[in-house]
Amino acid sequence: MINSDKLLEKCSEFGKSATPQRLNIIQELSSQGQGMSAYDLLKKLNSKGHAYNISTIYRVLDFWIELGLIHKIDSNNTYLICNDNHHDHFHLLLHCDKCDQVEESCTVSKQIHLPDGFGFLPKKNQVIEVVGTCAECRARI
Amino acid sequence: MINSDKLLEKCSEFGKSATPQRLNIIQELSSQGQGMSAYDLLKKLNSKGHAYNISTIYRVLDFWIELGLIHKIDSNNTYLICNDNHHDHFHLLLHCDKCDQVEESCTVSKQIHLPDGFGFLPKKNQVIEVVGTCAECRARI
DNA sequence: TTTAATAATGGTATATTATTGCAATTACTA
DNA sequence: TAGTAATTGCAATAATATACCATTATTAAA
Repeated sequence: MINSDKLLEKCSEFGKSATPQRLNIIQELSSQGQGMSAYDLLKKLNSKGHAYNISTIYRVLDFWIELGLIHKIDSNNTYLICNDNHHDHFHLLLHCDKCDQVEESCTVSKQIHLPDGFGFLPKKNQVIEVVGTCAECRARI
Repeated sequence: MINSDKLLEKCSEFGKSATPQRLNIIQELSSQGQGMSAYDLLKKLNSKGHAYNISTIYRVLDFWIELGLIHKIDSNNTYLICNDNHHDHFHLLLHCDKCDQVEESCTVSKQIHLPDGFGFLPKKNQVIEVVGTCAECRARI
């Protein structure tokens, strides 16, 4: 579960307001601890008594992505809480295609250095998704 | 433009038939030389006199992805011809977010070795997309 | 405080991307 | 060339995402 103070801090750092929608939506995603689609989040929150609109969900997700607290996983259109406070390297997501769990590996990320091929300048703090089989699934199969 | 013999070869290698749809669709994508969405391809082909259905487009794209001749770029739902014949390393796509061009860098790919963190086994021949600014755009700006 | 300005959200329609089930057709094999 | 398997067509619909404008909430200034 993500620390509430951290959220408020981030918001004020960027000069943005910490609205109930922004806090509730990221808290819900955080409490799941795994990737959720925008519509999954909508259903979950509204089943708990909220009445959010899908456009709000997308806007709030984009908001936290901008602030670096949520990652979007492009391969399956899900969103995942970021559990890495570092911002000096890639965010490497190890996505298991057997159990669909995604692990954010700060340790592994730090070991990756993209060569500066063709004068291409990689964007900082971006998410790199690697698909494969996680240790648990390898052991199980 | 992709070599026609290569296509036939690939098909027979996998024991699949090289239907007109399969050949025309990949040839069209290849002739564009840049990422196209499934619906872009549909429009383009049908404007040239074909009458393909969108489901055929998706099925054919999946077919060539399976055979390794097309990559899907998840970040913007486009499909790109694969210009790399190697299969012993990642296919690294350098995606410029200024001009939206995607360069497949075999040279750079070979230099990347994912550490075996957490016992995670990365899938072979997968596409890794790195976003950033290409040399041309860096020079221009 | 009250007010004015700005920012965020709601509501709805619609765009975009993708899949499904089944019928029709095409391609392969014996 | 008939029989079978593979592929494609068709149409509906699911899933994902954005746009526009009205309304509400938040912030800053008076």
